[in-house]
Amino acid sequence: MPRVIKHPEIRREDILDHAQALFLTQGYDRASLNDVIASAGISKGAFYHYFPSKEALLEALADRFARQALAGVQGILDDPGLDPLGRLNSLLSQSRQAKIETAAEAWALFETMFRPENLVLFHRINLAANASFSPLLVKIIRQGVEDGTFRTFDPEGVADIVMQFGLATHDVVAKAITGGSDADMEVAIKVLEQRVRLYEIALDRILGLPDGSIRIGEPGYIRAVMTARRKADKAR
Amino acid sequence: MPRVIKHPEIRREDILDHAQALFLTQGYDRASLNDVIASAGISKGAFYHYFPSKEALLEALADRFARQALAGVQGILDDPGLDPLGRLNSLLSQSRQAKIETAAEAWALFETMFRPENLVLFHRINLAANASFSPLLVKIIRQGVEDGTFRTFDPEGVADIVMQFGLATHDVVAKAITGGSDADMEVAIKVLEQRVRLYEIALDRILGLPDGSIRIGEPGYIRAVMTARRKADKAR
DNA sequence: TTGAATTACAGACCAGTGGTCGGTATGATA
DNA sequence: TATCATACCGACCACTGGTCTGTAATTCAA
Repeated sequence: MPRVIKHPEIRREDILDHAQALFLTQGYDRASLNDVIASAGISKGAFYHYFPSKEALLEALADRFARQALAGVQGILDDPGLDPLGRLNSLLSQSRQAKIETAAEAWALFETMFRPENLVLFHRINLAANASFSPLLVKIIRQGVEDGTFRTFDPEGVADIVMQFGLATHDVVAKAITGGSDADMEVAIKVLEQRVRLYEIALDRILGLPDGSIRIGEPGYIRAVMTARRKADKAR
Repeated sequence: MPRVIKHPEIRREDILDHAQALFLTQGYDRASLNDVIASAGISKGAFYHYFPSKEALLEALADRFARQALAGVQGILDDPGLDPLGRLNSLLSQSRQAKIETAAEAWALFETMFRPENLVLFHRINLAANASFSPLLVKIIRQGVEDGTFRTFDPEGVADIVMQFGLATHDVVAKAITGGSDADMEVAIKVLEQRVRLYEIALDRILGLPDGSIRIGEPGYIRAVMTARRKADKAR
């Protein structure tokens, strides 16, 4: 009797999909390799044919995440209709929406990404994303410095700060989203908006721009994510 | 034959000491519980008598770290001879030296703390340190805002940024220290000093201070740490 | 068309992990 | 002296990530 190969296309991408689902819901440590291969419906041998280790699986997953996120903002660099400030603002506001269509999806991502058991996964994704985004940012800032829009003696350093602020914003959003009762949410939104405004002004001043030039967050987006959380909570 | 209790004082602190040595050199994941108990010379039962899990051991270790670091800077808050700016500057420059007497020790800490296998340990220490330091920072910034030294609408946010910059500085130092050849080191020092200057100016402007008010890093300290690395490398 | 070589699995097996548990010695208390 | 909680021991357990031998499927040269 010939062996039945149900899905010849069960390959790396497929394994990655299943791993992603498991890692995001259970965390990298808690989701065992056996879970992954059981979910993907493959054998251990098959897995180790495509990936040298569990670590490598994590790395590949993080790379894929970063590639997807990068693809969403790649166009900004090429858009000739934007000046450096416009580019930077687009990048800042859009990077949070790349590949996240609905607010509900955004909530799910936030909720899972910042859970402590996902520290390792999150860190890897960060590394990969950093490696992709940083050059973009530096390029934009350099352009701005050259044409006189921005003023700084350390474009890489500023790019680093921008990345830090981006992450910190995510962090605050996550904290506001995950913790707190329904009543606290309005307060959380206020704090969040204040924090975003602080980051905007900080970047303005670091780059020698007039206050109000940098625009990171659209309060509407934040509200939408928060509302999505409320809905998801009710659904339980 | 009566049981011989070699060291009645083998307790939590002792276990923490051995765990610290192992976790720092091998990482939290790679150092097994058996390694810890073997190093401490105790049995599994004894360990689980003092700690409910390996995780709890990590947490206790992080707490101890944070407590030690906090103790080193606690006095700054109480020093009546300092104004808010002085306090902030003292905190910024001293926090990096707290509990680290020699540059060689500092190097060893940097080298181990930022190794990827110590991610979990490092994260836990960070959490604990954050919880300790943040209130201190907020208090100082609030004082400054009240007496007109600082100007900001979000003291907690600024405190957060200060923490971020502190961490980032450590990160840059670690990268400069660990990577690169001997010849690159002078370049790394230059980059590092530039980055620290950027953070200083950024904080100046965020707090509405004239450039040059905030002083984070003493180049001498950085140089000393770098030199310690060179020595340690040669010793191998 | 065939045979050999390579690829793509399958799954038993392994050393080692964090954690449990029944038991025992020790010290304080009454 | 009896009682009881504390302190500790170490065999044991389910399970982990990873290895290895074996085999079916595929590719390709002759």
